[in-house]
Amino acid sequence: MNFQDFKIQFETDTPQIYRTVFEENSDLIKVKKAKVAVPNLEKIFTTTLKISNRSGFKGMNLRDLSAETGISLGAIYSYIESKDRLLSMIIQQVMASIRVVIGDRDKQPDNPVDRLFWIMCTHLYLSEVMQEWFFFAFMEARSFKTEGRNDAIESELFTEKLLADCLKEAACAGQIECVDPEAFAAMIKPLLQDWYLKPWKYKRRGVTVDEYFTRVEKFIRASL
Amino acid sequence: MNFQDFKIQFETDTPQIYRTVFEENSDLIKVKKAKVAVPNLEKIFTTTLKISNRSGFKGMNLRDLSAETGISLGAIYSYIESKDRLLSMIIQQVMASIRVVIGDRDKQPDNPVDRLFWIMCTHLYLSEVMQEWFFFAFMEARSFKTEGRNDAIESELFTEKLLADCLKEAACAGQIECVDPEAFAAMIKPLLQDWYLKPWKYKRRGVTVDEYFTRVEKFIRASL
DNA sequence: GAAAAACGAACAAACGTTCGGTTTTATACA
DNA sequence: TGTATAAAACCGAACGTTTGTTCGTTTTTC
Repeated sequence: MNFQDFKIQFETDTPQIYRTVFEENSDLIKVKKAKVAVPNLEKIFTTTLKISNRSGFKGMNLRDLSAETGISLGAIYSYIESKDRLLSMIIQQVMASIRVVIGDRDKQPDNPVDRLFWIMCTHLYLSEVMQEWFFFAFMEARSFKTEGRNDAIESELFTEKLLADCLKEAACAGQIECVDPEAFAAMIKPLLQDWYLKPWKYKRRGVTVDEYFTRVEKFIRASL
Repeated sequence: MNFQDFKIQFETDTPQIYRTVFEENSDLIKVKKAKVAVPNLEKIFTTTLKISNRSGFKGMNLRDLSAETGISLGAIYSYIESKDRLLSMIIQQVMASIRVVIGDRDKQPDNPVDRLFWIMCTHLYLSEVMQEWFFFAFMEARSFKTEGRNDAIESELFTEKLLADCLKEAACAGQIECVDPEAFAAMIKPLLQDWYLKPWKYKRRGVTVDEYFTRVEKFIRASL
């Protein structure tokens, strides 16, 4: 599978990420008609990501958000409960996407080595389609309160654990040599993160996701 | 050289990082006596890093800073020109430290492969002694204005270029095989960054800097 | 014409910053 | 050593601005 295929499938599988947001938060969203709410939620979320990733979530004020979305201050508050709640909605959405897309047992290959690279590849692809979301979650996770903070840490360790499990299984099966799977997995993670943390670097150099994955794959295989 | 040696040397070489801050900004610091100013600058900077790394620089207000340092609001303003200026002072200091410590030609080994690992090791050690500074710079660099923003990007690419040069030189000399030094260097960088971006992870697992360096070194050597 | 949605002026709290007064420190002379 | 005095440093109430949020009214939709 290449990125183009993934993107198409992702867009058909999740026809509207904002519809999910709308349905899951229908209790606190005052606007009841999906036809009206969903496009406005999209505006609010994408603009929040745009402004926040430039100057931080705390640095974004609701007047700027209002101006850039074209939705009045009052109207915004019929879509969100509070600014803080908007933050946690975004982060929760990212964590949910990771769990659903990367944790999908049905699509994971059985062979542990294949599964390892499938997870890496899928993680990269997902972080490419949702680059602004991933960047946001990484940068703003720390300003979470204690409860959500643990969720964020768990999420960071979730992928790492999946990777470590592949390595462990492959090592047991004698497919690879890996003395410390946990340590090895901890080195793969930052390589995946670099892709969505510094997109400007790879755009400037004209590197595509697929090329980046090939690089990382070669790099990892050499050490196995 | 191990971390303990580096730490001792660092602390004697730079007896007071805050003395440098004091001298370089003597024009805008209203307190004139070093004996008074330096300890207070230390309080202000370390506390700023502590609070900011918890809730972001924008999330820190000067009343909290005042309370945690024990210095009144008014007094703080005889040490800093403005809150924004405090931000740029910290980031500038980090970039200067990197240039001085890692860019030090006299200490760099001549052999390109040795130099490669010397840079990696020194970068790790420096980011360990100055963990909070490095974390802060990474997280807050984006909220810089256009001028400082370019500095931050250049700084990110500075270490990478040093690494790439080593690889290029070593490849020319036939010491290693490396088709794309730039790409390879770009993969080393995030491995170094992970150390100061997620210290909680490695502390929790009881991994020391020296152990971490050994891991990364092995990992890299396997791909050369 | 009634329900749904959008609006933006208005409010209170929080913020960065200033400033006039107070305390502390250093210096000079007895 | 003790005291007077000027300079240096500190203090925090007060100011103006910005911020998140609300609410009564207007506009749109069906």
